[in-house]
Amino acid sequence: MQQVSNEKLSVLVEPSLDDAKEVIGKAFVQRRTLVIAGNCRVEYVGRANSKLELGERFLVIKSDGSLLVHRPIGYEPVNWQSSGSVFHTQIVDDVLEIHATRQKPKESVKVLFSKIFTVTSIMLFDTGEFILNASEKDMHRAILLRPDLIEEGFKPISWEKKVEPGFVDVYGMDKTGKLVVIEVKRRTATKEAVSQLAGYIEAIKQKADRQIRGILVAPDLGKDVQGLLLTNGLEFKELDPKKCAEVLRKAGPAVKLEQFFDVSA
Amino acid sequence: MQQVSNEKLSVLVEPSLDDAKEVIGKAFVQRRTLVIAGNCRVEYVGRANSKLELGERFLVIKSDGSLLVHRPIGYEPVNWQSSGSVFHTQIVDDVLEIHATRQKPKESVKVLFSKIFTVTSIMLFDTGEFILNASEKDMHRAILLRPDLIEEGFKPISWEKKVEPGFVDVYGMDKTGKLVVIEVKRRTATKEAVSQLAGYIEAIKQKADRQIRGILVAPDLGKDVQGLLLTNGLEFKELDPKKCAEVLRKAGPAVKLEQFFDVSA
DNA sequence: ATATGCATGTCGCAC
DNA sequence: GTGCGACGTGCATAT
Repeated sequence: MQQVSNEKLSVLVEPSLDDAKEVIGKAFVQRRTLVIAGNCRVEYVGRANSKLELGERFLVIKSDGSLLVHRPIGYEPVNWQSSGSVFHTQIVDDVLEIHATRQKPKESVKVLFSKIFTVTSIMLFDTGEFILNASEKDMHRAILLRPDLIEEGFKPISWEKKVEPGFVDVYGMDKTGKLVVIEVKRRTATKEAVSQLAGYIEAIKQKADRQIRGILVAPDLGKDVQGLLLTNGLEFKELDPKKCAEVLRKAGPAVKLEQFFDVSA
Repeated sequence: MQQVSNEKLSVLVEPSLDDAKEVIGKAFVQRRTLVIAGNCRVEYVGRANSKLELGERFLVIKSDGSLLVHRPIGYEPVNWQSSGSVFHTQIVDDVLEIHATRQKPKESVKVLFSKIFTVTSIMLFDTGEFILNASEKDMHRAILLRPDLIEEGFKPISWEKKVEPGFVDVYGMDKTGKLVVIEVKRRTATKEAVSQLAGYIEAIKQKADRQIRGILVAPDLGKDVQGLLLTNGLEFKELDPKKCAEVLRKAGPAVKLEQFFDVSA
């Protein structure tokens, strides 16, 4: 066995299960991040049940109590536990068992290592800011900031307005004074989006007996969604989320919408 | 710098960027799994854009071309690239850059390491079988195998039957000969499930002008979903996915439904 | 290739 | 706590 150990990290190569167990236990106490590679079986019991037969994988345990089991192939973990899990380790019959349990929902993952290749225990400090642009919310913001992205003369009144079935993304008035309900999607719009929008229109028509335009805003439409739109008397306006992000970027940081529009409108 | 290296794995602790780059390059060629911990920035450009400022994380690269950037907290990767990415590494101004690019959608993640704590390069072999129970499909199977889980006298006719809005989960007849449409959910049923079911009923009524019962099958109901069901004249039948899994387990392995029922019915 | 719906989805936000 | 919808959702499946 080879070993490196200092205040920031401990690395074990081909350790005994006992040595691995000791470093793992310390990592829990010191709230370090653990990466353990080895030959293991995995069992999950909770919202569903699963078994993963013996094979070589690596296990990640974070200080917030989240756990990931990754096979050598595939983006997604084959087994996992989200944050808030409580861990327990034991050695039984030459197998190092790591149990992760959480309540609500009650579920547990057991990882059973028969051989360990490496244990890496690191203290990681990370306060770096993460910024994501071109979300659906960014599209809302861009539309409110630059209503002409929808059409000339469009005037937003409110956004995320509650109507019967849910929340209207953006709600406003066109240049002729007709009410406009907008449903925004950051991806190719599906028939789901159409029925969502149709539902909103229906509900609003019930309350206010007047003509309403429904506009589905998205980068593009699914093939037969076009037809569905026409059937329901709805419209489509192409809008790219990346373009919206660009609009916001040019407008400068911290565009607060709440101060421009009245939610109660 | 400390180092361990053999046919199965290479481990570097506090390596120079040059040494890290060499081991990483070899790992790509040998299709190994890489775990790299260090201080880095991350940029993503693709369906959206994101920036992650400097901080300590670890990066996973698998042989199928998937990539994960994990912060010390949180179940989900903060940045990622799914399988099929092509990698490129370079050192610029004392920063080791790892670029992952893929087409369809065109997007890339760049991880910029200013300091590397560990590099672990392992050859992992994993052919272990993975079995998951208690999926929605298992619920379908259980219902077809044991129709009395729905109610005494229920006779399934088909499943995944195409009707206008989509696919009916299970379709059958009750003991009085009335048609029954079943929508199955493996989780607490939402109003979405109700409108799905209502839509199917509506469509089928259009085609065959006869009374139809709609049953929503789920472990339980959302709070105001109960009312919605009544409004739409639908019914609810409690069914636990775990119980369905148990039914299938008792029935033995490899229950093939296709041979029992005629899809064209 | 595109379209559709499930997922141990996870996560954040509003009530 | 619960409900509800977005997500760079990913993923398998069917057309």
